[in-house]
Amino acid sequence: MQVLNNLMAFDKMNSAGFLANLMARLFARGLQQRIKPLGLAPAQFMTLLELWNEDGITQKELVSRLDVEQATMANTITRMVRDGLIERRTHPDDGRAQSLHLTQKAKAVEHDAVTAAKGVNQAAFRTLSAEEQKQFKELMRKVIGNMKNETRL
Amino acid sequence: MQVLNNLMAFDKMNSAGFLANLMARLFARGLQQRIKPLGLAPAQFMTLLELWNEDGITQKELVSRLDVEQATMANTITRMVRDGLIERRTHPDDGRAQSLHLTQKAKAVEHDAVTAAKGVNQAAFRTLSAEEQKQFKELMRKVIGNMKNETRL
DNA sequence: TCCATTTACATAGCACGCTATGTTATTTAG
DNA sequence: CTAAATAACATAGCGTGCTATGTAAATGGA
Repeated sequence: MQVLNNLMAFDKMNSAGFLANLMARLFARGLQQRIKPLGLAPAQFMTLLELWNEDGITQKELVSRLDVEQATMANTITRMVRDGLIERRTHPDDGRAQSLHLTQKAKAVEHDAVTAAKGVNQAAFRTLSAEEQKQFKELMRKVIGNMKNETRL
Repeated sequence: MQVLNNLMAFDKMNSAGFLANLMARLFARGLQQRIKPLGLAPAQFMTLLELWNEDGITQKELVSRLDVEQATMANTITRMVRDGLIERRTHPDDGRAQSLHLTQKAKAVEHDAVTAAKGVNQAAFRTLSAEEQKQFKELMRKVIGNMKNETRL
């Protein structure tokens, strides 16, 4: 009964942080497996979602929309250029900035990639009722809001 | 209204995968900030949780309990040895295995680290009712179960 | 007993997240 | 108009996750 050693001081299966980490890794794994045949990695897919929605936006815009650090986005963009998914063009109005444009290759995989991503979400939710699914996402948004404001406490 | 371009084909704030990833990153950030003063990184903390519960277990045991790949665990252990948190001892019954043992340094930070981790979970949940918290964790466990069995579909 | 298989761990190489810092172009103050 | 401040992006270095593969010890079957 060594499980009682510390009076159950920290049960990870009841820790939101542990569960969130494990869940996110499983989502990433599911997505990665499905889009790898398309030549995409998960962060590349998220970036493409924004560019499919609006081509030609800047790195700064992507940083804001995807909620990652600028350095993270810069590296992801470098890999996507390397893989022939996007190209950088110097911004007409600002010599510091660049506009990012989809290649034909990236445009071609949109439908399959989006279908794959929806499949992951469906697999994850397959035992949840419609009401539970809605509630779950609402709670995730609430938790995200709480942690984003954490600095202000 | 370019948001309507693709008939809202994929709204990331309504995508479980996107939300899970963002939430997990925020949890990791919160934990990292709180335990950095103790000389710990997030994965090191998770590993210590298991060793505080039962000292002297093997790498294989940690892999099973923390649900990460063996190679990931091996690297985390290497960093923890480097940082003076644990030491490897050759296993008495099996020359291939090693038992992992807490150092005094690791034992000394247990209370503060656990307190820090509980603080993160509390901050994340501060606007959720007790019932919502319980439900949220139950739903995460359900989703995790769904994705773990994904291969069998 | 001996060889093939399996098991426990290590290593290589990559994706992607972060902080910290550098570079260059734009903007703003005086 | 020039100097200082700011803004956009790049780079370095690291942690943590993964897959694929290597190595050495244990095990099992002939």
